[in-house]
Amino acid sequence: MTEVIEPAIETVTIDVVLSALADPVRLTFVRALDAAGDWTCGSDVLRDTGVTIGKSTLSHHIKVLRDAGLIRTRVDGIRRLVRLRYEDVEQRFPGLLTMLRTPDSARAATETPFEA
Amino acid sequence: MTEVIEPAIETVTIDVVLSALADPVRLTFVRALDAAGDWTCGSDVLRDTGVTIGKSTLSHHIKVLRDAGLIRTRVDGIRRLVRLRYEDVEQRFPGLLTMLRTPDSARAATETPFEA
DNA sequence: CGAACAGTACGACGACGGTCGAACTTTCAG
DNA sequence: CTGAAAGTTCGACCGTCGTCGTACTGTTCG
Repeated sequence: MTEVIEPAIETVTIDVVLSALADPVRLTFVRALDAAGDWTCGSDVLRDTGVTIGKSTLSHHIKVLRDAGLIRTRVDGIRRLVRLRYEDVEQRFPGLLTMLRTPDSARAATETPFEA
Repeated sequence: MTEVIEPAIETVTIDVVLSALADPVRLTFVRALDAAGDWTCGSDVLRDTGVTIGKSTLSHHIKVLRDAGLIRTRVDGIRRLVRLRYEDVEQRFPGLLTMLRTPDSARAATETPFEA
């Protein structure tokens, strides 16, 4: 087996997606996966974000995101690679991924014009 | 005073919006407000949804939604009217409101002819 | 085979957040 | 001015969920 079960995109509800994305760690993770753009080792992606959590916790978050239809998991030998379900998510919830790419654009309005 | 302070739409982050919409009661409330389409008494809107919670809890939820930039509150004599910030939300997060209008379209896929 | 590694499954713990009730504020009606 | 009605604020309770550690599964390589 080289694939892990995931829900069909039509069966995914916005309720579940919102709950999945409400957690700051998962949101950071999704953004990192979005920036990565391709199959990546989940542990590596998380490490690059600076977030430090146990591997069991990471496994939990990945499962939540997968059950929410946001990511896909592929088995590659001894490790698992993850990837955003770009096309599926965009088809089911157009504009969602674009929203997530505007994380703190609010600072541009609240803070001073010149950055350090 | 006939208006209640609310954040400028540019200062609203998707993080806060996601947290606000992650709660089932608030999500139901937003959908009801969306269907209402105009200034409405919050208590009435909630009552019509069938959700029964205390008025202090409702007040709390309204505050969360208002701080998230999703709704606007107007004082009308002895009571407060609420309304979705359609234009602002659509401008800042295009497609978000449309997503919320697809609540359980998943049933169309799950309730297949060959159900257990 | 068996050791090492990557990830999952399972409880258990702790904090955040939704809920409520009571007291307080504000507004309108007599 | 007094009373009632609608909301807010505050404090407390408690269930949910994120977190961790340990044990377990499965895979690769000596």
